[in-house]
Amino acid sequence: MEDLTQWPPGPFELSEALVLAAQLVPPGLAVSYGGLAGLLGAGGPRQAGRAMSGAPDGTPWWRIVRADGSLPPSLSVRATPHYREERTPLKGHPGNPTAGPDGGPHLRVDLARARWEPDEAELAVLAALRSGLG
DNA sequence: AGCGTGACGAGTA
DNA sequence: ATACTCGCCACGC
Repeated sequence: MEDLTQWPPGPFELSEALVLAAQLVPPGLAVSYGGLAGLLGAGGPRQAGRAMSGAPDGTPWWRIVRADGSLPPSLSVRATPHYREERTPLKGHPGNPTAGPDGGPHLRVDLARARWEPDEAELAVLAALRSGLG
């Protein structure tokens, strides 16, 4: 990580802050839509979802998932290769290895193991984003 | 102003 | 596990 303590912030739109927060999530980890908003102390899950839908290329949208670790079917399929590459802990029924064709539309991230817990530096950035809102 | 829609979440059956 | 409800809230019509 680089200079996380001082991002140039001007006032942020909430949607923009949510995208920046999403970009803090490290590979292999994930956080729920509601969790992301919670870390910013603003907005809610629906706003986080809306922000991800319009997020610029390069944003790791697959690291932001539903509270149960899933994503909408279409997105889940596109997310699968990323999870494989990042070794993201997935939840699978012991008997049913994976789920479906290419990893499956209904696979889920195992948030119990993969949940992102911001470290000190990351928390500082989140605080900066929070204070730079509006 | 209304009203439908959505990359949500929790609860209930 | 599926299929509903509600509550939520920003957007666009």
